[in-house]
Amino acid sequence: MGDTIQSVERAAAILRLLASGPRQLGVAELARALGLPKGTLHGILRTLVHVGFVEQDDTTGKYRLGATLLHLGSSYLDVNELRTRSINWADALAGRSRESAWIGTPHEGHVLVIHHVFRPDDSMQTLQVGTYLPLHASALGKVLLAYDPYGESITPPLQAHTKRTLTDPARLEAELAQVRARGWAAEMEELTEGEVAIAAPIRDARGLAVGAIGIRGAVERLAPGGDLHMEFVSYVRDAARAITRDLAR
Amino acid sequence: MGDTIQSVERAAAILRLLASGPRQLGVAELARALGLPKGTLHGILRTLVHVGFVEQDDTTGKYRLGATLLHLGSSYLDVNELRTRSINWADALAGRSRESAWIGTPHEGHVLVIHHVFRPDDSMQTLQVGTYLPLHASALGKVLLAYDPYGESITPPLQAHTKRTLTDPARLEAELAQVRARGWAAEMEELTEGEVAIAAPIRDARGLAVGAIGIRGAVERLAPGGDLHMEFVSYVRDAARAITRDLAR
DNA sequence: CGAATCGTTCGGTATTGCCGAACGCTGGCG
DNA sequence: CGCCAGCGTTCGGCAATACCGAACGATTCG
Repeated sequence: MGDTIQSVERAAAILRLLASGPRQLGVAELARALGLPKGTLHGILRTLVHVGFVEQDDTTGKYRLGATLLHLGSSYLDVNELRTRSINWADALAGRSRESAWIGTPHEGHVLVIHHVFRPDDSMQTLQVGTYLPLHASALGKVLLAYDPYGESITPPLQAHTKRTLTDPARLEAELAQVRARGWAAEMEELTEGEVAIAAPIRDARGLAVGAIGIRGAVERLAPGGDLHMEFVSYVRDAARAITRDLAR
Repeated sequence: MGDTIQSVERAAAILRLLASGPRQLGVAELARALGLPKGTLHGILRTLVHVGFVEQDDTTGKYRLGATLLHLGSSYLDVNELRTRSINWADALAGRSRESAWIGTPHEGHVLVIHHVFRPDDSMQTLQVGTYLPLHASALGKVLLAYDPYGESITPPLQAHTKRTLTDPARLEAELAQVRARGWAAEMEELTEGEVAIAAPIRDARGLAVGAIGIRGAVERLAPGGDLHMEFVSYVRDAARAITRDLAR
């Protein structure tokens, strides 16, 4: 772990800060947050504006993320092999289950959504590609936790999203053991009231869980009366196995 | 236009190169492309890997874009005010026209797609947010060109995407004059065979065209026999006017 | 109308990161 | 089977580089 280039790392820190909220930030705010002189930050910001990673508000002078980042981010999707290989299977999964299909990969203590197929015959859904889901309160996240070889990504306190969110580390660990035992995970209204999700692991050629695929939908369709319809579990596991097979080639 | 920080600018150049194609690039390739010593690039790359903007292939040692960029890019969508204010109107436009709705903004000689609503009751479409459309061969692009105050973004040669693409600058300029005269643009199979698009400008509080909104669909639905159904034009212009009004507040 | 805070400028300084040569390694060609 | 060309990586010396802090207008808020 040699040394890194100071200014590039600082530039990245600025971008992360700007991305952490929808608010625009000023030089002084950033200086306080990062503990750096205003002049230093201004130089980096000027460069970031020049390359299009950051834009400056004409009237207030405050800074926000730039459009170039949107294009770079979408380029990442083309590069990501897991996503490229999974797209067709995710489409098929959404078609068979008639629910929205999701693919996620672990990233910085969250599940990063790298693909999302809308539920067929239902409009007005917003795309979630690029957003984070919590590891402990999503089916995708439980799968990734359960099969994480380093197995210590769970850092309490666990945030409660609904009253059914698992916030007790011991109970979560027990559920992860169950996930490992049966090869899939469920999440019952633990992230959003009325929504249920199922997920299964995607493995690479070496057997490592590099991602997870699953579906998400209304509790009354996927688990009426609280009982998960096992046909949906089959759909998800089939898709996960198919992608795993695909990646092994 | 003072000076910028060398290493940050170089880091951005690396990211742009990595984003320019789905291929992974090695240190030597980047060194040749940028005309810099390998050692210098390695230092920057090490830093970019450290902050997650770049990932390194375990087996080949080559570099590709990192997942953090996907998250930063999607954060840009939250920050972008044009998009935030337009989402509801785009949904409504897609609903009324029963076609896919698009919002674009000018960026680096292209149209950057910042929002995309799928056609209702039709699945298996891939989301185009973050991708580029050509300025001269898309309805969104023609609108942006026509209302561009700097008016010199058209740089020949104009690439032909289909046999109906306008590649003659003079003919394009004539069409742009027509767009300015009537307030909306059409694109008839100039980008993809069998597809037609309509777009109208979105203006900010100062009257500047900051973006465009439009729809895109099969020629047999939008313009059977080559004649554009004017009701679709009304839908698009209504949506554009509504957003413009919204932005002025 | 003043005071506080904003984003920006600027020049001295020593810290920073650039450079080029050398390293071990891999893969392919003869 | 062994050579060579190319890869990604390491390293240390040098000086160019980018950091810093104080000062400057502009703007906002009380």
